Amino acid sequence: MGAQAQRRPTLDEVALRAGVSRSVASRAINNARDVSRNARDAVQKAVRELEYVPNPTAKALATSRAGTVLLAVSHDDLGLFADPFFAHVIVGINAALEKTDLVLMLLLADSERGRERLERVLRSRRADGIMLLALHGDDPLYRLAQSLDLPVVVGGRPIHGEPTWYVDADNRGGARLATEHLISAGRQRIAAITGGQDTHAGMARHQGYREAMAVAGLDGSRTEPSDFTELGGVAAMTRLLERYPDLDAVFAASDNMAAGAIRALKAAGRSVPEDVAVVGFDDLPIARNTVPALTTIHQPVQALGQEMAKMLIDLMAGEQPNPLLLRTHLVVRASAP
Amino acid sequence: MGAQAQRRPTLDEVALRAGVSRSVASRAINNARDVSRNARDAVQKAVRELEYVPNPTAKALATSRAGTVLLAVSHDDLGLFADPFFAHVIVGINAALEKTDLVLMLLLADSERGRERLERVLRSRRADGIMLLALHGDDPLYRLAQSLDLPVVVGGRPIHGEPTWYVDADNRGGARLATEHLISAGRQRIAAITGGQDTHAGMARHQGYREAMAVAGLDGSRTEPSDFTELGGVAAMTRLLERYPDLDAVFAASDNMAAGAIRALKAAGRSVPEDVAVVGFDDLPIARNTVPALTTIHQPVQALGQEMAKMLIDLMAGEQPNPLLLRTHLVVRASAP
DNA sequence: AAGTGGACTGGAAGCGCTTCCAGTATCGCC
DNA sequence: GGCGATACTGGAAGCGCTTCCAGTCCACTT
Repeated sequence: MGAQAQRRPTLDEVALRAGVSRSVASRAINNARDVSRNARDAVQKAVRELEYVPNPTAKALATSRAGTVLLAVSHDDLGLFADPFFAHVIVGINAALEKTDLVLMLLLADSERGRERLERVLRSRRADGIMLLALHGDDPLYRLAQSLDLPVVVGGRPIHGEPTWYVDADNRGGARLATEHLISAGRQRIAAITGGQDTHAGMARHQGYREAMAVAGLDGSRTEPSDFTELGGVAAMTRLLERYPDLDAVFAASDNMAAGAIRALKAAGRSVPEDVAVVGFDDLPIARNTVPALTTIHQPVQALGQEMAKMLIDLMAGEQPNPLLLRTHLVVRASAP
Repeated sequence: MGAQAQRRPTLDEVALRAGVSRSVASRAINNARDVSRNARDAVQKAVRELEYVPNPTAKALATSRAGTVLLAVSHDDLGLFADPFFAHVIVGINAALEKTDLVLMLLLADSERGRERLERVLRSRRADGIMLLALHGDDPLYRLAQSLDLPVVVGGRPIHGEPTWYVDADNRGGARLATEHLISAGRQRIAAITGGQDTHAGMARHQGYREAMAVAGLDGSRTEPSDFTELGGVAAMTRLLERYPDLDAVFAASDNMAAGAIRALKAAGRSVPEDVAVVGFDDLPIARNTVPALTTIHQPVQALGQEMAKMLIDLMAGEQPNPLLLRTHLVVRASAP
């Protein structure tokens, strides 16, 4: 460490040096009103000379605003956190926060213990606002945050009780897009592998598929439930082939499941996309690494994070922003040209 | 929000209700000494009844400890942050922090603006300790943290000036492992695609390769520099094939480059692993999705995060832990059986 | 010349907690 | 029974900042 533990200058010393009172110095620094041009200049000079940096803790105590926002991820399986999805969300959040003085706190809760800790952090008001990610069903966390009178923005939507403020990808629209792409390519017997129907995304993507099929007057009942994972995709595809050996296309509600489906199709001797076209959802890196590369629905994950943070900032400023649905788009690759 | 903004109970009220003075209440809550059994019980009861949660800001001000640690990622290309590497590190850090009262702050700095912000956060001592990730060369951040007299733990090692406290994977050992595997499989003309030689990992992996080759009495000069990316791997492999058309194996210093190398080899009509065996480094998810699946070196990324956090905690407690090198191991898949 | 409003100032009271320290019970011991 | 030692207690002084509020000062009106 080396350097002697030098005491940092306080506002008092700045004021002293600038020849003004502490309150003036404070106002000058937070550029509030009622500070003369002279005083402001003198304070700025003193700040520079002393290398003064305000003590955020003291400020927080005085204003009772922590100056932080919390990103909470509550999920039993943190392996899921490894999904690039989260990283992109965080990059987006970071970008939005960069324009402010807010600092991001991150809390992952996988265990009961972790959730208690999260609850304590919330209750202690270490953060002025909270962003919730990957809520399963009716996560108690949401209710807690609500009851604590803290601004909450949810990324994605929990299944029960639509939160007042959320940012989500347009899952239903994306699934329609995917299905319509298959239809317009002339496919007729289009099956779907659905994701966990205990998540909003799982349901919405299923619904989008059914809508597109209905609009085209096709049979939308060839569906097989699964769980968003690659292994789940393999199993679901295998079952689909047994039940509907004549299918000519599959919409999988996640890229991981789509990758699994491709593996199962190949194992069954079907060629992709000739015999069976496959479309996924998410546009994860894996979509470029399947063979053939995966046609999929891209969702703007980074924008999701950014909009979540923006919405939270608005909320903390007392505004009443509207929930946001982010547009998705089709990325055509080889698995469904 | 609904609920009226109820004022939270303060320590004073707890003390009043428990029939003790505030200082006793404080000591009871922080279970310090000089509190009678009776007093302690009464305080605990009052805490429960009032649902008292201490105000961390006030505590921080009084003790001048923020109760937080910062994870700072300073890198020009935040696309790199999407790498599951970071997510795993964070999961590890989170796990170590869960046992304490420390909260994690996350700051990504890609722009100059972001770096200034990071510097301000450090200077303001919003965090009691800092973990640095992905330092390129001699990041000024490290020096700053040092000069601020803040405990710093570096994940990975910057190229210049070994930091006092770091946790790193044993890159050199891993690269030796990889190369030795190829050698013991009977390969003779083993080339290497190296990663950025302005990073410690890039250099150490290069060195491990050379050592293994030297020990076996083989020519370790067939190397081609690259940049850790898949595209870089394609280009480097292409150049290698031009220069050494007879090579029979490649060690790529990252999985991404290895994936690129495989693509380039296939494009050149070489079969993997028959004509050319390939070994990567990192054991990222992509290693399972290449065709053939990639033999690679696994590094314990989650443990890396966990150990970083543990080391930082020790450091903040005034201890002097030792730098840590985490063992890597070989994962054999199809690309180099 | 006195009065009025506006622009600015600075003393002082907190924000909720920790912790020093002087003080008071309580105890064992000879 | 009196002594010091020990175990506890609670008042009070901060930690560094914001912000209210009672003033001061000045430039204008009428």
